[in-house]
Amino acid sequence: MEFKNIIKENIDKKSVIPIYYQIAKLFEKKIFSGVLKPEEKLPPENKIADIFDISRMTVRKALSELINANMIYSEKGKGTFVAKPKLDNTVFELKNFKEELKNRGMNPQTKLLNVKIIRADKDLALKLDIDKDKKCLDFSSIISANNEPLIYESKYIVYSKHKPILENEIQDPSLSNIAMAHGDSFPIMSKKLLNVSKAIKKHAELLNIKIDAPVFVIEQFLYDSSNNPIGWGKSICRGDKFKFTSYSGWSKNNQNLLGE
Amino acid sequence: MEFKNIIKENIDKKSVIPIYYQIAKLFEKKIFSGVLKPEEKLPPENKIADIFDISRMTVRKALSELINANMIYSEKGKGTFVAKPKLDNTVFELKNFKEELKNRGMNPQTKLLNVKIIRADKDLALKLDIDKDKKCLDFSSIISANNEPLIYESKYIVYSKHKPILENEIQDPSLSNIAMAHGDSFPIMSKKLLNVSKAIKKHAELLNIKIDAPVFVIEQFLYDSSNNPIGWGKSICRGDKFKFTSYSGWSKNNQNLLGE
DNA sequence: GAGTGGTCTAGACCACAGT
DNA sequence: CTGTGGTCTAGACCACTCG
Repeated sequence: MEFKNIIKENIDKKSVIPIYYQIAKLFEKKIFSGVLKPEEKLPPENKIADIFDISRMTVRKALSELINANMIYSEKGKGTFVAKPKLDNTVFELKNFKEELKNRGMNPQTKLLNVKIIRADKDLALKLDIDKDKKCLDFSSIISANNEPLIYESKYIVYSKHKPILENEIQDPSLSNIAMAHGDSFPIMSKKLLNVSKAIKKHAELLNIKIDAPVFVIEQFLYDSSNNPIGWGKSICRGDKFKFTSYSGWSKNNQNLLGE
Repeated sequence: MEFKNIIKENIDKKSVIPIYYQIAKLFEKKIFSGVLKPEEKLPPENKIADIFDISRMTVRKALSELINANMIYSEKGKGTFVAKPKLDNTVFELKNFKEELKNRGMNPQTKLLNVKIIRADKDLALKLDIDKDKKCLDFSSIISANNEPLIYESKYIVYSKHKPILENEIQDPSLSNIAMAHGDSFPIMSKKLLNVSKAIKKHAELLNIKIDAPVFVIEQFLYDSSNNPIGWGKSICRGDKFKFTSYSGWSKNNQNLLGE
């Protein structure tokens, strides 16, 4: 009863904003503000449908949005409950480096050190699961921003298509772009490994840091649909310039767990 | 027409497995196997409903599963299309350390070095946004596996509830657990920062590594519903023992982008 | 205008929980 | 048993895209 009075007003059925979205936002707000607390039971779907005088399917659509956002969960035969924020399951997101830098108002630039066809040495042959001496494309580049070098990247793919190397590949030679343009098969899966290490002499010189300075090392493997490796890359990132940030749980500030 | 012949057989309307799930899995398989290629158009929802003789809403439920898995996308007025695997948007996942170690068949142990009530120094007061000399709880511990020290953790929360420290908190003193038991307010948001650094003398001794060896530094901030910091922690992880792995795109092996 | 996806309805039957 | 969420139907109207 009291539940009805609290929220009934806030729904506008004639609005261009979908009803299910209005309902979802309404519950989201109640959860953020603490009116609905973790483990608390929501009214049954039928009840909610009655309260707002809408169809139960619409209610379910609204609740499914909140379930996707991990804010509520439902148990068959029992009911729907407010979830506890998950604070220990952390996710560090790493988008395209250049995009990331642009978002921070910097002006990233890629300087190509090297584009050549090489013969795979033992190490590379192992990484790409190919025979030694097979032809590969070798891209090396430095990404800088504000005239400071930040990342040294070297990338290798098996060279099969004898296509010319295009201008835009040089501008932004991401491993998947190179592989799509010059490889045999289409990449569908990527594996990355994040490590720490100390800068060797070569990297220290290229990145303008001291030898033994701490660096992130990101290794990337690209696979095709047969699960064969088709590309391998290694990025050395200056440890003094990079950190990864991660948020989990419910963010009170940007209250947009639902797609705004 | 040919589309109809290819897939009609595979649906069992009387099965206990929901129809929408069967349909979703069917399209998933077609996409993985390459029968449906990126950017290719799926039949319209009405058409799919006709082919399988099911309701359009059921078709939409199936497609929404694939949309959530980022395997297809739809555009109003145009149609539904197979997505390109996103290979550059990487996500490093970091679950609870001890869980992670257990999953790898190791036997993680937490040794508590320290549990005491301290007065916040200038640095801690800044991190927790409190006055200097305010009472705080200080937890320090070493996580080891197979008799090797791996992580040194120190955690601080504002001390307000004068509750005794319980046995199970000592067993697994995660920052959020401590905060829930001993803090004023309920944590709803967590921020983590991942950095690289070099081991200082103290850490080198505790972790049995050389001074200046590369280490991961993970800083965690816990916030309550008013966005006030209520806990702060710092973990030093041996660089030679940790790496973060990340998969993106479509995995051919574990074909379970949909729930199992 | 015809085709498409987005939203919504008012029912229905089921399997599962707690009693 | 009743109450609950999970699935499904057969319609409907809308807004958008494209020819």
